[in-house]
Amino acid sequence: MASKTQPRRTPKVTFPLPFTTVDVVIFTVLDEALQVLLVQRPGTSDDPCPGAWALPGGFVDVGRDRDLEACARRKLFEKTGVVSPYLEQLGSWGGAERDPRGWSATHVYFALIPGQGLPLAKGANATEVGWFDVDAVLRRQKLAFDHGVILKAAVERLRSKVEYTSLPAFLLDEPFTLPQLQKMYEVVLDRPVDKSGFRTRMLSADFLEETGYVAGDSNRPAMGYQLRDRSGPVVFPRTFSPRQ
Amino acid sequence: MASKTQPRRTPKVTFPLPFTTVDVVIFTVLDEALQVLLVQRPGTSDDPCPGAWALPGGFVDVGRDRDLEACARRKLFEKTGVVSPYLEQLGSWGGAERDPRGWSATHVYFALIPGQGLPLAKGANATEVGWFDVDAVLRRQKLAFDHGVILKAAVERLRSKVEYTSLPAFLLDEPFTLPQLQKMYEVVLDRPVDKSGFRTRMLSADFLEETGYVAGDSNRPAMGYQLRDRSGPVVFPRTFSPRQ
DNA sequence: TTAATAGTGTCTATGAGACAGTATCAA
DNA sequence: TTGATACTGTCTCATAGACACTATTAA
Repeated sequence: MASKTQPRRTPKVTFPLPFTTVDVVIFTVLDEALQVLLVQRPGTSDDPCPGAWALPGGFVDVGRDRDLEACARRKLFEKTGVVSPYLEQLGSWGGAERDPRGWSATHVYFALIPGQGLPLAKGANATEVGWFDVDAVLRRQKLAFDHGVILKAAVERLRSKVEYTSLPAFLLDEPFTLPQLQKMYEVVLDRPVDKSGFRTRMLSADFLEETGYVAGDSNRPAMGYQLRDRSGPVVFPRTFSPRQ
Repeated sequence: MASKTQPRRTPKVTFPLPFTTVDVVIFTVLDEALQVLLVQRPGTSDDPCPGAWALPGGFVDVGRDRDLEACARRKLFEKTGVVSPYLEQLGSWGGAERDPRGWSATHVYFALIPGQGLPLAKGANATEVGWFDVDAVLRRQKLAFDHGVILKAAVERLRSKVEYTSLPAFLLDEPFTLPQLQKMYEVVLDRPVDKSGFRTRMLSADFLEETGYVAGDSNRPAMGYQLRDRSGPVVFPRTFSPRQ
């Protein structure tokens, strides 16, 4: 359909175009808490929201990014060095008022990565970068642009999907143990989960492969598992829901 | 955050901007079949995909559309005259190759509207407009741009959400009866649903209000219902799933 | 009275949730 | 041997699914 011999931008377009950006909500679990990666915007420039913390992201580079997801992967790699995380489109936010520079629309992705000693990288346009406790940010922090709204939507999507999918497995390095996986569920859902029911649920969903016993977080070793298919989570037929 | 006194477009932006469009996947049920609204692209112009059928949509008008959803509502109203349907963001598709005019990103919404004698309106840029059987389109029709892929994603999202939400209620005019609602489920899911289980499920979810008996599709009148809250569907704790 | 559909009752199997118990490791 | 945690067994209860049944209307 596309003809590459044409110029990328036809000169007859005279109407104003919105800005197009991509932002990434990167989650991990550190110190038994759900954390999100934020970057600080430069404080001494004419950029909007100077000094404020923001989700990593920026303008689409029509020369480098072949599509939106590639753009998101690029931004994620630039900040974390992670190559193949769980990445899912969250939605898009666009309007006249969200960026003082003009009508803009951002395409937002959310990513899950294991929370280990990742070397975080400052970007050209970010003075600082770091992990922040999600609930603390939602409660107190005022983020740049409408990123507070976006983060809230991302957390809601994550918590809601964790109720009925195997998403938390993407927060762990392989191999992981069932108690470790259970801990991820409990951290994200912020409530205890029954061990027995959890185990039968996970094992009967048939998305895990045994990799042999590994030293877990206790004296007794536990069975290690890896994902049968890393392309996406498994959907359970029911939600986790404690009997009331 | 936005300062309205600044010019809408700062002149210092020198890098190329992608095109920004909004498309709407409008579903209804007609003749006991799930249908989607398509428009035909003009055949005698230098527009891309001349004569092909496409989802209704087009460029964001930064002067008229205050945000993406408003843009979607405008396009939906222009085609159908419907003011307040169920409208949900589906996702966005963007890349260098999807539109021959250059790098473009589209924000896609999907809408559910009752399938009655709606007067469809041709737009300025559409030679023809009409309802099409969804499965027939997915099987045979080749749509403009990547609209085939987008329609497939929309249908998957709809069918999947219908398994565990009250979405099909938005395909009916109020008041509707439980047998009518059940029919909507059966049409979208393309399988029969047990009457007794369906009734208890709907009534125990507590999202319906009785409006008194109405003449249904049979001799015996049935209780009419309306939605307690039209802002969104109710989520059931389990999916519909026939025992195997 | 009949046909047709609205609506109800009842049985059963599944499986989640709760929790107590057993197994296996390091120290 | 002890403590800690991995893992299993079992009981109960909610409820979905299946299907037969009754109720109420128009013709």
